[in-house]
Amino acid sequence: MLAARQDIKAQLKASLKEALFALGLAEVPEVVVQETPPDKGGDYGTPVAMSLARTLRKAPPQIAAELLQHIVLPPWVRRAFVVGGYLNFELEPAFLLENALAPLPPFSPKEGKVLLEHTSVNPNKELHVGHLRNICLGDALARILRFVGYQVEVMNYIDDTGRQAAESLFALEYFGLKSPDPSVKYDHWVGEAYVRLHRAMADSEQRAQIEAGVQATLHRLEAGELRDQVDRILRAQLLTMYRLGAEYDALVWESDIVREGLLQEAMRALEATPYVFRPSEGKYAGALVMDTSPFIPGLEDPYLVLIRSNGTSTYTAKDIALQFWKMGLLEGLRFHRYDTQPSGAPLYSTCPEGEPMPFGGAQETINVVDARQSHALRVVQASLEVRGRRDLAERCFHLAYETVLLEGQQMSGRKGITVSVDEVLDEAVRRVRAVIAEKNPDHPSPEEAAEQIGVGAVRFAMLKTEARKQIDFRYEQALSLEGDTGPYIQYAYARAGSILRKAEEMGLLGERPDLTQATPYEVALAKVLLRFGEVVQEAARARAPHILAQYLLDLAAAWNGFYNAKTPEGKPATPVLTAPPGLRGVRLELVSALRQTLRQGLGLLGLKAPEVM
RNA sequence: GCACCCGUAGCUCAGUGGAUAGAGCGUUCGCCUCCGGAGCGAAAGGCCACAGGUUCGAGUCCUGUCGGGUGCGCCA
Repeated sequence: MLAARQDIKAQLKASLKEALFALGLAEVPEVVVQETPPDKGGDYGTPVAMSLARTLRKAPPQIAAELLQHIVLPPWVRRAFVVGGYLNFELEPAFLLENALAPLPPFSPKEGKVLLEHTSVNPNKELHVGHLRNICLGDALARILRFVGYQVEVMNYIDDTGRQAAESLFALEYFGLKSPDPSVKYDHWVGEAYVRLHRAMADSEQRAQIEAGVQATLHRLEAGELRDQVDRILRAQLLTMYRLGAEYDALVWESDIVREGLLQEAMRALEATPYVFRPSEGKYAGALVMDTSPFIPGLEDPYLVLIRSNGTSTYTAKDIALQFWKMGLLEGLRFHRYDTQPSGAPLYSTCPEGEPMPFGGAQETINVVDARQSHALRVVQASLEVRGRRDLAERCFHLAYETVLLEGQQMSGRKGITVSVDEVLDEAVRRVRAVIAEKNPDHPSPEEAAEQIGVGAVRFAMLKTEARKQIDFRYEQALSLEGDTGPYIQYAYARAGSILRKAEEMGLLGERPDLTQATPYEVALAKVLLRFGEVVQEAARARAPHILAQYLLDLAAAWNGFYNAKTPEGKPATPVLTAPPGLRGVRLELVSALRQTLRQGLGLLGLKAPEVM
């Protein structure tokens, strides 16, 4: 059993702090330890001397030199030296390698539960590429948070009493569509009717009739009469979500929030506060409104309608009730087992005939919702403050992502200017299948690999960019298999696996590594590998999966660089299988550790790691 | 009008206040009698939108300006 990996930077920081203390500093500043640029010598370094120049009234190089005199370094530091104002450390290569080969110690479990909501697609139409980003972000973040020790509950909100669902269901009725086309996926089939209805609404004569029908359908939805019909659409949508690799713990239906009395209870609680009231005159006469001005300054009109003067509740009111439930201010939802997901994990759903289950009541919430809803979510957050729970308001996080353009154009679900997720995935897989047929005609399982790589390409394209940047979905870019892509990383993984399989056939796997033979090539790769733990923690802290995605590109590139390294004479510099015995052992273990890390990293982004491509 | 987000190479994007700003795509030139060329190496390509400020040090923090996106309904 190998010892667990040590945190090199943390240990260097600790040594530096001791040394600063020994210099007689009253206050020890924040110490930064970073990797050195390739041509500066050493492996890690610190600029801390520069930040002390003013307080100590000395030149940075002098401070660095004094630090060097006082510092007690771990035995694995071979050399420490001053460069300009920096103090750099050169590590024993054998130690760096040994550390990179050691397993990452497990993260300690975090207190409390995080409730993460994502997907929450209207159950009225097939998923389009705008939804893709939400699902990929939410699912990857859930995986990352779990990995670093959080207890995460993933929830998908089903807006079954919304106008969109009503329009779709009424469209079927309006156009007399009774038997679905068996060759068309059900959510697509319903979606066509929805788009057709919106075209019909352009006609003013039909519009009045349609509006009346939609209103009637809304009432039936609220009464729960059409649940089976919504359910059928939802189940078709779920197939797409599963295909993307997303899974959930619980579905929460909007109608259940209402039916189980959570909405009423939330409104009662709010009405008991001075910020929620019913004006008897003016613009909002007869409605129940919330004054958000103490919590959201600078609004022209800080009043938010919760219950309309006609007695119906707004979407935001239901959202507030949901948020109260998420954070344990309300209880009463009942659940039943709804589905078995592809991984085998059960999926639960709210349902009036169900049983109470320990969902909700989280200490922290994350809502993955597009940036256009920032104001709405700010209002929901304010409602917690209205309830006097500022502590809870501070622990709601809105993961706001910018919208996805389609080939430079704004999409529109109503007008049907979208590309469906199913279509994108099919096309991606088709392209990969063609590449496999060309490059690896003897592939043992081409269909499975094509699926993993095609879906991986799409997922990675959604994850590699920071969430708050608008992205333009372009087929050629999102489905590319070369460059900064998921398949690039998957390829690096498959290639590492291929070498290890050969090594096994040759009976080399048990070979003892001789760490003293490590060359700068191995050290360079080991250093990138060593960043993994820190990167995952940062991705979790910042709630930013792209940090991990970018790192995996770095890691795959470092591995490809190692793999292709040549001597000045143009000969392969880093053969694994034909290296001298002790060095071969080092390389085999390094490739094995690298492969393991790529697999883990891909898994955290929700990408599969194919053994053969 | 007010508020939030974004301006980094021709294009798409990385870049915890720290060393000479990095990738991919595209362009040009190389690399398979080495373990997978979905790969690698090299060249070219930058007033980090602009102007001030804070700091020993700013692409990164602050203020302003200009450009782009979005939000501010008894719609959802």
